[in-house]
This record gives sequence, C-alpha cells and structure tokens, in this order.
Amino acid sequence: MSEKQYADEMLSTGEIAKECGVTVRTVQYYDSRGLLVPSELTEGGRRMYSGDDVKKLRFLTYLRSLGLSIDDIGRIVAEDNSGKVLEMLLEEQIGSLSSEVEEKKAKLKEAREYLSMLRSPELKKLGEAGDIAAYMKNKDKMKKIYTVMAVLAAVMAVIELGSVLLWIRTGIWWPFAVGMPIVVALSVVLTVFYYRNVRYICPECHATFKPGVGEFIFSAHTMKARKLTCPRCGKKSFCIETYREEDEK
Amino acid sequence: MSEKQYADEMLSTGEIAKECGVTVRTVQYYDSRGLLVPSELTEGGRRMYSGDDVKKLRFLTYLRSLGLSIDDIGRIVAEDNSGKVLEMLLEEQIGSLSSEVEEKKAKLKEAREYLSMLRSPELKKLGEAGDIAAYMKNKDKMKKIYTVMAVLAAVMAVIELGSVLLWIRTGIWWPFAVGMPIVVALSVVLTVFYYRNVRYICPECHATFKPGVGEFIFSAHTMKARKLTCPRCGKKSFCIETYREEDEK
DNA sequence: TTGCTCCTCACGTCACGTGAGGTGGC
DNA sequence: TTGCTCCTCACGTCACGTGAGGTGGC
Repeated sequence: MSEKQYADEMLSTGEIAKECGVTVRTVQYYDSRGLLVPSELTEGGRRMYSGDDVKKLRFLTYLRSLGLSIDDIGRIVAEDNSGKVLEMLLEEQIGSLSSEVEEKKAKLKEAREYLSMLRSPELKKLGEAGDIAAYMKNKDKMKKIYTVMAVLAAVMAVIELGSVLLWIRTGIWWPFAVGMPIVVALSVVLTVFYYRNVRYICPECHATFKPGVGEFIFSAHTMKARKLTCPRCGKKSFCIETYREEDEK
Repeated sequence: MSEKQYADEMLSTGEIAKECGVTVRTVQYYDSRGLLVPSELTEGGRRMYSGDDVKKLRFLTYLRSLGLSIDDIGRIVAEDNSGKVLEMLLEEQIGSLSSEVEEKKAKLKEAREYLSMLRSPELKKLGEAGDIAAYMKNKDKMKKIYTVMAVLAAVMAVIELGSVLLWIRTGIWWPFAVGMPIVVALSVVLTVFYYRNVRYICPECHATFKPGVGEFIFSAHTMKARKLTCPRCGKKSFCIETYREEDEK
C-alpha cells in the first residue's frame, strides 16, 4: 500500500484495470457477474472503485491465476464461511491441476513418439495414413513383449554359458546336459509366443496380416519391421511389426 | 482390420460413431467442418460412411487426442503435402504442450503453497484477505534474502569458531583479534540489509508498515512473523514479514 | 469545443452437448 | 404400425475480446 492511497480517492474502471493489470472489459465483466460491484456510481452511470475494491480485485486476479473458475471465485467471495470454502476449492483445484499436468505430459510424450516415428524412414508411410492410432495403442504392449523376451533370453544365456564354463573348468558335464534341452524348449516356447502375438502392417496397402510360420522364421528383419509378402497386394517389403488386435482370436 | 469389413459395407452416422468412440454429434460436426465428408448420402439425406472413412475418423480422433485443433487437422487432411504439414504442426504442438505443462506445474505449486499458508495459524488471516497476491509474489524474494543471510551467517560462524579454536589449541591469538571486528561489522551490515528490505503486514488491519529500528531489533519473532505495534490500528500482534514493495523508495 | 474514457448492446471464440420438432428405415 | 435412429435448426458452454454507436467529464 503506497502512501498515495487515501480513503476517498476513487478510481475509474480504466484506472483500477491498469492498477491490477486487467482490461476494462474484464472489470465490467466482473461487475456483471457480481464478483466486484463498484462501491459507487456517478450520476452519469460510471463505475467508481475504492482502495478496498483494488485489494479485492487483486485477490480475484490472484485466484484466477490459480485457474479457479469465475463461479468458484463467486462462491468464495459470497460465502460467509469463506475460509473453509476457499480451502475446499483449493484442494479440488490442486487435484484437477495435477491430473491436467499428467494428462498434458502423456499427450506430450505421445506427440514426441509420433513425431519421431514420422521421421523414421521405416515407419513414415504408416504414420501419414490412418493406422497410427492402432499402432500407437499397441506400442506399449509390444514393449512388454520385447521385455519378456529379453528377460527370458538373458536367463537362457546364463544357463547356457554357466553350464558350459562349469564343464570346461571342472569337468562336471551334467548341468550342461540338463540345461541344454531346457534352453531349446524355452526357445521354442518363446518363438511361438512371439509369432502368436505379433501381426504385420504392409506399408504399401496398409493391410494387417499374419505371415506363414516358415516365412516368419526365415525372413530378414530389423527391430521394428520384417521383410514379408503382403497377402493382399502381393508386394514383398519391410512390414511394420505390431500387436494383434484385441478382438482377434 | 477385422474380416467383416467389405468395401461395399457402409456405416450410418451412429455406427461409425460407435466404432470410433465418438458421439453422433461429433461425426455430424466433422462433416459440417469439412473434416470427414461422408462418401455417400442416401436419398433420404442420411450420411453413409465407408471403411476408409472409419480409418480417416480414427486418424482424426488420434490427432484430436494429441490436442491439435480442428483447424489444424483440417489443414493436415486438406494439404497435398500432408506429411510436412503434419510434422510442422506436431512440432508446434509439442512446444505448446511443454509450455502448458510448465504453466500448470507452476500453478499447482502456487496453489499448494497458498493452501499450506491458509493452514498455518500464523498466516491464515492474511490469506483470506486481499494481500496474498503481493505476499506470494514477494515470497521468492524473501527466500533469496534468507539464503543470503544464512550464507553470510555461516561464514561468520566459521571465522569465529576457527579463530577461537586456533587460539585455544595453539595460542595464536591474532586471527581472533582480526576476525572479531570483521564478524561484528558483517553482523551490522546484515542487520541493516535485513531491516531495509523487510516490511510487515498487520494481521488485524492489513496495513503494510516499516517498524522503528529499536522495536525491530528487540521484538520477539518467529521465522515468518514479528511481534510489533501496528502504526495504523495501534494493536500489538505478530505481524507477517514480507519484502518491500517494488516502487517503494 | 476537443480528445479521451467510459457506457451498453451484441456478436465471436472452441468443439462440441443438449433439447426440440420432424422424419427415414427396419 | 411401432420403436429406433437420424435429420436440421438453435441455443448453451467459458471468460472474456472486439467492434459499434453513443455519451460523460476534463
């Protein structure tokens, strides 16, 4: 509160607006909504605001800056028991703000992933067509599958290496003899699991299909694609790996 | 793409809406905005959508889920060079999403600080009145002041303790003799600095004032308040510490 | 008297939601 | 014929912004 503010010094709409960093329209609007009714009106019908009005408007803009709605702020300033209402609405606001933050973060992550997909030459064609929605939705499931497979592969490697080393260095051969069939069996299970859960999207005609077992096993592939013949358009190209549809048997 | 979709199987508004998880009204709206014009109309004027329309609608809802506006999406699907436009708009969207995340986080932090202030018995009165805006704005400056003071106090403590220990354990007394005046001088500077930058808000009448030097030095105080006599209402109470106003000399 | 500020309509924003009143299609 | 779905207005949402046309106050 600077010295210049006396009790009888009234401000016009434009003055209080400038003082509080809002527009004239906003001050008028708050009057129409009953949030800040001017403490006086001139004979000509002009709004005049007191020093207390300035404080009140600062309070209102502060609450607005926290994202509270005009209705909520109205409740706060109208209520007798304003302290409790304020606390309550602040709690609610904190809740909705944190969920909004999470939401925006998720969108941000999604947009970044999508953009990087558009920039990868492999996936570019897919991204500009209508299949991304499904592809992106299945991306997380694919990650899980890759994780499961990586873990199992690591276990297998440990069994294999461990038993071989044991055999070489101590001459104990039976762990290798027992371990090998287990590793082989695991490999088969893993491949079947992989084959069953995975589908491919043809970059030419955007058909989703399941390749034959033989072609699947012996085809060239990268991390995200596999060179397959599309059963719809018949073209052989690197097809994008995705998860099978929910409703598919 | 499930097996049931043939090229000549057309969907009604309600059907495509259900298929893509939107409302009938949304489908109609996208038609009116030119985003998704039905590929056929019956004689009765009903909209009929093809399988390609379904894909397109999925694409639209995916882009909407990233927060792109209808206008932007319109540009993407209208443009010949849709890939580049899509990348550009995605980049923009990533930019605005990240700034929105930061903005919401800042609001969240502010709301939490405000709420905790309302819950502290000391600051409660202040929070329900119109002065919080200024108080919260000055809070960060107060933090800086407290930090500066804490650092200097630590330096002083080190000088003091070090020179005393040196004197006791080795008999070398001159560092103490040199250090003490420095410490005393620093204390005075610190107190003056503190006194000059700090103002107090009376919890009774909400006046902001600067206390006299004597009262300031010898008054009882907590971390955030000091027992002072308000020059406006004359009451003696714990007044809230805040930073001096920007425009104040 | 001349600018400047302020006044009140009234419409626009954004992506739909919500009736109202009428009709197509099984 | 009876439900059900769909059709087109037309208005509401949220917190103001943006003119338009008129007027108060220095």
